[in-house]
Order: sequence, then C-alpha cells, then structure tokens
Amino acid sequence: MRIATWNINSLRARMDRVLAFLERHDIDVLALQELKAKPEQLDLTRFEEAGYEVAVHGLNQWNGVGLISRVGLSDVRTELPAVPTWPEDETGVVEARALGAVVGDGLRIWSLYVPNGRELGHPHYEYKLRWYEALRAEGVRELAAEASARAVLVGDFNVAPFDEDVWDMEAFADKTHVTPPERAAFQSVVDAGYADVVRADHPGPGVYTYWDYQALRFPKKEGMRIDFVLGSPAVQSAVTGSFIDREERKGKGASDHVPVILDIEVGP
DNA sequence: ATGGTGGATTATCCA
Repeated sequence: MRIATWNINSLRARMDRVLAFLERHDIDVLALQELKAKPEQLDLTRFEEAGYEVAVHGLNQWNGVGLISRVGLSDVRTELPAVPTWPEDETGVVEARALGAVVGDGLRIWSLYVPNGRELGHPHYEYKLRWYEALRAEGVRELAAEASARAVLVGDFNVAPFDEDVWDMEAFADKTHVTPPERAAFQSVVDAGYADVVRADHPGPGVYTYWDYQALRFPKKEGMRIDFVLGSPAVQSAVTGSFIDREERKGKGASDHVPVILDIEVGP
C-alpha cells in the first residue's frame, strides 16, 4: 500500500496537480492539509470518478484536512484535538486540523495540520503546544487500542525537529518551529511510539519538504523539513520504501510544500 | 529592519 501526505495550500487552486499526482505515483491513500475551503466549496466528484473515496474536515480559509483513499475509508473521526483555538477565544471554535480514518487492511491514518504558532509569545504558540499534547494523548490511545495497532500520524507538523532540518539555524533565532518546547512536544509523540519512518532512508542535512514562496527560497535550496510520516511499531517493521517528491515544488502553481510518500507492506 | 509571494476574501489575514 502506498500512502502520501501533502500540505496542498488550497485544494481548489491545485485540483489538477493532486489528480495528476495520484495517477503518476499510483497513490492508494493521500492525506491533505490546508485545504483552505469549506467542504461545500469543494467539487470532490473528480476524485470519485478516479476511484477514490473522500473525507474532508474544513472550516475556514486557513485550515482544513482531507483523506482520499481507493482502499477503503471507514471509521472517520474529527474530534482531535479537543482543545479550543486559544484561551481567550470566546467562540469556542475548534479548528479543523485533524482527520482520522481506517484504510486498507486496518491501518489507522490521521491527516494532521499542526498549528503554526505564529510568533514566540503569541497565544497561538501556547495553543500549538496544547495541540501537541492532545495529539500525543490520541497517539497513545491508538496504540493501546490493540497491541499490534498499525497507525500513522502524517502531515504538516510545523516543527523542524533537528538543526539540520532548516537551512540556517541563525535565521531562526527567536523564531517558531525550532524552539526547545516545540521540539520537545514533537519528541513526546515520537516517545509515545511513533517513529519518523522516512528519515532513515532520506537523511539530512538539506532534505526538505517546504520552501517559503518568498525570497526565492526554493531555487536557493533554503527549505525546512516539517512534513512527516510517523509510524507505530507495527508500521515501522512493514515499511518498504519512501520518497519526497521535490518535483512538485517546481513550476507554476506549486504548493509551498511537497508530498511525502511511504510504501507499506500490506498485513496478512 | 523590512519585505519579499501566494491564497482566500475583498483591504486584510495568514503562512
């Protein structure tokens, strides 16, 4: 089974790219982030015509996550995280940043769009850390559900876990994505039992999944590795390959993120 | 130190 994750930065703006990507790489399951659309704004029939089932969880012009699968899509869940956007938010809105489902032969996949954090000291920075705690707790629950649970947490984690995951640490002084609390939050998910199952085959430095639109970051090879596939122990032992598709950052109409692809041996 | 780009919504907000 071939799964992929991609922060698409507007699904409406990149429908053609997504459909071409599914076909070119023979993708079974695709997790999307930053749909930037309400579900009712999306024309999902094009996926169905290509043989895929679709689930989306969208809310506003910034968030939204989706799962596209041609190997089944059941037990869809949207309740993570059960944390308000930020403490002073009176609306009580919970942003649409996580969508879980069971695909293939009992694999639980979560498409995740971790809050950006905005700036140090901003309420969204604390929100990001609280969100990570909710994610860690959910990850633990997944593993406890069954001793041999196969689960993947995929998406835009908005943290560069190691110094080599950004082009220049000096450029990130007093910036989000690299601070010790954010890295500890990411590591807490890893410590819960979820390993980065792509890094071993694609070690850094210089291996990135995101390049800012501004300042010619892509041609200057100044990127960040912030999109990951984290697999439970049962998944870790079933991985047969992985790939980061840098080609998708090229050309007109590219997202600022590229897809990360993982092959898993289907269980007995 | 600022602005640079891109997307959604419509003169800003967010990444």
